[in-house]
Amino acid sequence: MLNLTHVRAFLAVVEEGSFHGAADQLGVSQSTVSHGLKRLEDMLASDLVIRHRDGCVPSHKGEIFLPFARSLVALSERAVARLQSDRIRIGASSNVGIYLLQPHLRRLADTAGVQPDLVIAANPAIATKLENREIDMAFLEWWDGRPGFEARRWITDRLLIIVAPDHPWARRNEIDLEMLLQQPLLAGEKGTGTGTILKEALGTAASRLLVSRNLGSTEAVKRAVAAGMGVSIVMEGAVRDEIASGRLYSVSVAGLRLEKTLWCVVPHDLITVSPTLETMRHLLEPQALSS
Amino acid sequence: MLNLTHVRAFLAVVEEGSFHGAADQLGVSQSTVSHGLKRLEDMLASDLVIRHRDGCVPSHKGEIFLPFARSLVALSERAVARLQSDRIRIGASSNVGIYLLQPHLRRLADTAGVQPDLVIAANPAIATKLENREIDMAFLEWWDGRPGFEARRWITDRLLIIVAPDHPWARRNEIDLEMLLQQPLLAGEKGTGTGTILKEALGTAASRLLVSRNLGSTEAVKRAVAAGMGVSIVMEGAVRDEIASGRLYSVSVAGLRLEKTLWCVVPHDLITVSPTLETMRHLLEPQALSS
DNA sequence: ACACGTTACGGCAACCGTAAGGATT
DNA sequence: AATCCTTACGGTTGCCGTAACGTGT
Repeated sequence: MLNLTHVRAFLAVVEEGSFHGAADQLGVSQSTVSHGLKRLEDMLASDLVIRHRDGCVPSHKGEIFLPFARSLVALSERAVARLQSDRIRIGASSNVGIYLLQPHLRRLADTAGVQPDLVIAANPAIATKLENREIDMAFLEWWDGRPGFEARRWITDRLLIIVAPDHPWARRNEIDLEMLLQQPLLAGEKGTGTGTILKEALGTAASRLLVSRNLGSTEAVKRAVAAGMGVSIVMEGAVRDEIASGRLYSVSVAGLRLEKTLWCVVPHDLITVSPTLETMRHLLEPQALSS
Repeated sequence: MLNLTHVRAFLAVVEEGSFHGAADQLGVSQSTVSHGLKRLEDMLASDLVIRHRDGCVPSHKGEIFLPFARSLVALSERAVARLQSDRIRIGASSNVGIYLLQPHLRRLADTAGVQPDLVIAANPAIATKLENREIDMAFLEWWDGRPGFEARRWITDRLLIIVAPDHPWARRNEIDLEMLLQQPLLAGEKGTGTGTILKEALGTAASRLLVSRNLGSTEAVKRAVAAGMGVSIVMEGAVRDEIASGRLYSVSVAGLRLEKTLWCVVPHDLITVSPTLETMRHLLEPQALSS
């Protein structure tokens, strides 16, 4: 079996580029690092670092081993951390975590007294964290149905076409599809499935959509649209306040209804763990929110 | 730092349900298992298994730790295995691995003398294996653009509508969309993106598609179609032989061209490792195949 | 009495730090 | 000579197996 202390020494040597630096980083003597690395190399029957006069670099095999080493150390640290704090950790894609999930978490705290940690990142990154058990459950805009997980429908939110108050469309309730196709669209975060929904809804016409640029986040998109830089399509929950206050206007396309189903995903091996199950049960409750 | 030998002992106890069984499984004495588990529990400051009269079960914290333990042991074993064999490991979704990749692997063996291991599984499962570094690169029908990976277009294959030789459509070159919409479709493996492509291409009409049943694999779909159980849509490469021999016929829908782009995906931290890079370079070569 | 896990004890290997030794520039 | 890694040596710790010891049935 590998010794994780030695693996850690290997990582430190690669990061620091020297045995001395690695020893300092780890707070051990330099010979300990040398020893540990040698043990590891013996165990693996492979030279892992090339000792050079001025600095060390991973060898060929070292480069192959490097990602494993990182994952092993990170995983073990996550494991102990996860056991120390018994807080549930919930992941959510940016839009969901920032705009949609908050009132539900509030309700969870009020009714069940549970206050989970919330991890917000891009949709695919959250899927990765779920796979690594960095989080216990995820609320996502898009899920690929990979095995080992249970995905349940959470809520369905409408997608709105938003424009600035001084945009010509702001005075209309409805536009037709052709107008939308001729207007450059500002895109937000990638990998959230909005593009797929548009393609499904528009069919062949989707290829004529003009995506002028990617802004990376919904908040940036909202500011850009408000500043008159174009129009965009976002989840209703993300612009409720702006529309209520008149900072943004929404318009519909005749005969087009866009909506996105959001998912709650839990690994199968955590679904039996009672606090996870309990939390999921609370958050999935169809009970209406006061907001 | 965690001791992987102890983690392994924990896993064995949980699997076997007893310390004795675990000791047998691991080929050590029973007290060693007891000791190791105690060390682990001390390290984690958590009781991991509940010692019962007739068998042991993981405690609450044990259940939380369990997936970490499995991942740690599996990852460490993969790491040593990966260093022992210097064979590249290529993953591919079923269709790609079975039908499309083979001639390219042949060419790779002939020109570069490289014979990689091939791992075939469902598309999302391959994505997971890639994330875990179980494979070095993947050829996929669908990729979600998650961070940390480089995805390059590999080839584009047409999607064909296939029917049995005695099907009424077999005598026609072309049908119209309405006919397709009224015909039940046999679906193959899930998560391969074919559904998404159909939705994009057909737009709102996609909702009228009749998917009669899921058969799980393309090979099953081909047999079912040949037996007259319905029609289906598959990648051209998967039915080239059957069409050439007349066991299946393909028809087109007027004005509809369906195709699927396949991807070659490599983790960023492996792309610099020379044999991986070399292999990818060879397989991505646009050079025409003799077949 | 039996089955099972725990604890005590001794041997052995692993680990660590100090310090001396080599190699390269 | 200076720098960096390796190796030798001794003390300490951790790990393992044998065997004795609780504890429930």
